[in-house]
Amino acid sequence: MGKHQNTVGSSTYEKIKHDIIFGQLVPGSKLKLELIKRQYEASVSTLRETLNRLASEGFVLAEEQRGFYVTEVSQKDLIEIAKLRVLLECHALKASVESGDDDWEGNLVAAHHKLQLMEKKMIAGDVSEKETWKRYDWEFHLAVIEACNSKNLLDLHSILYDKYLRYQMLVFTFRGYEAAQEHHKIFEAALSRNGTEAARLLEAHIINGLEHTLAAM
Amino acid sequence: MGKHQNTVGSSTYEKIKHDIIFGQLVPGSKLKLELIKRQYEASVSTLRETLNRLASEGFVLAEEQRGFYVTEVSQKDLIEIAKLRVLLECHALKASVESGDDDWEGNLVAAHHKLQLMEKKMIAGDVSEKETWKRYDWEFHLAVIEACNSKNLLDLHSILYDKYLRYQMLVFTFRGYEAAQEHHKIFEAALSRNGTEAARLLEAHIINGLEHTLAAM
DNA sequence: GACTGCAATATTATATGATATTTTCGCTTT
DNA sequence: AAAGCGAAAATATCATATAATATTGCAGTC
Repeated sequence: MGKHQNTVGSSTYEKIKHDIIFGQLVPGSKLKLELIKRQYEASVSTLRETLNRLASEGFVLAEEQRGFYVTEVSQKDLIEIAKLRVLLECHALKASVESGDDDWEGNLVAAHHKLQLMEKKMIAGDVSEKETWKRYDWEFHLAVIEACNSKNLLDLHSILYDKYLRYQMLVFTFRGYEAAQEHHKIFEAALSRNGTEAARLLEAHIINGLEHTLAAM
Repeated sequence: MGKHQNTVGSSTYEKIKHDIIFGQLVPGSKLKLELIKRQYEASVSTLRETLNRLASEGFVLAEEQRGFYVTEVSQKDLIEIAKLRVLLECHALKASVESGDDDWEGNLVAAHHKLQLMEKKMIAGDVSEKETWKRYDWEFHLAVIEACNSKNLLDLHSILYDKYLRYQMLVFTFRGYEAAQEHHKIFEAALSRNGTEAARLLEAHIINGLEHTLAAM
């Protein structure tokens, strides 16, 4: 197993990021060092490292001499993020579909299969594994574009996905059946190497999610 | 009284980022805390904050328990960055040209004018103000896309521009006359609200720069 | 004699609590 | 009200202690 032993820094990073994405830390709230020090059991300096990292990814706002705040949310911001995700993810998809090898196909089939199983459970009413479901969603979307051959693109996409996810978690209302169908169609188009069609479907998938979230905000 | 009342943190951030982009800190070299502590006159904690920020932007590689390194360069990485810059900057340009108002136009004219003056000097042989020239280049490219109406997009673009710039500085060979002409054409197309044409010219501009840099690597 | 494995040592990164600055906020004075 | 003045709170920075990694030296083996 590739379990790397965690430093205090990296584990508080994971925790705080998770708490921002999943709404435990509410948008706009101030992250007072003395307070979160207790909550996350780390020293001020370690926390500051973490918060600086999160700030340059955009999850935290760092105001010089004035402290740290959980980044605000807004409809405008969500729209920007969704549009960027469309731009980057569709671009990556087309490149990936063109150059993906057998490994890529195998991985994609596996990711789609796992996601599908979980979606069936969710549609049947079992919402107990929300976080696992979201992880499978992520793994599927990643598997589709993973062969795009650009680490820089994948890195940018990963952050955008998390920002988008934060909005989805914020308003959490289920769009399971439609989303599952869309995933399936994207999967089929990608596997049959129809990049243009897959990109069209992916764009619709993201925009549908956007509208669903906007409506619930 | 110091000239600038910045925090130690933000000024070391600026300095180290600058030294990476302009090649004073060589790609792949290790950033030993104790050593750079003297060089940048800051404490370990402050340095670690800075290096963590730079790591999440991609200028520094942070290896758990093993320290910090200046990010390596490679032709593959440069190609990825150039392609992403094309994708994002052209997209932003089209949006900007569509929705730019009189303020945007005024700013663009000013930025283009300043850049043009500096380019004339450079072409005439005066390379003393290399950094000012690059700043004007940045201000021009920013002015073109600034009305794209997406803070998220502008933020991503800013980092990509800096990464691209690093490669240009690495091999510094002058492409002044051609680049100046390309800038001028982009400017004209943008001002006459021909987004498609301006994007085409911008793409060519970036790809020409890429090939020029690749050839010199 | 070169190579491997292992322990002792040196070096480096990580984490912390203490100190110095800066901002915030309530109180007073005009 | 508005401006000025501290005291209290929060942030920024530092020096140092702790934990991990890298290096060195040495015995035992082929």
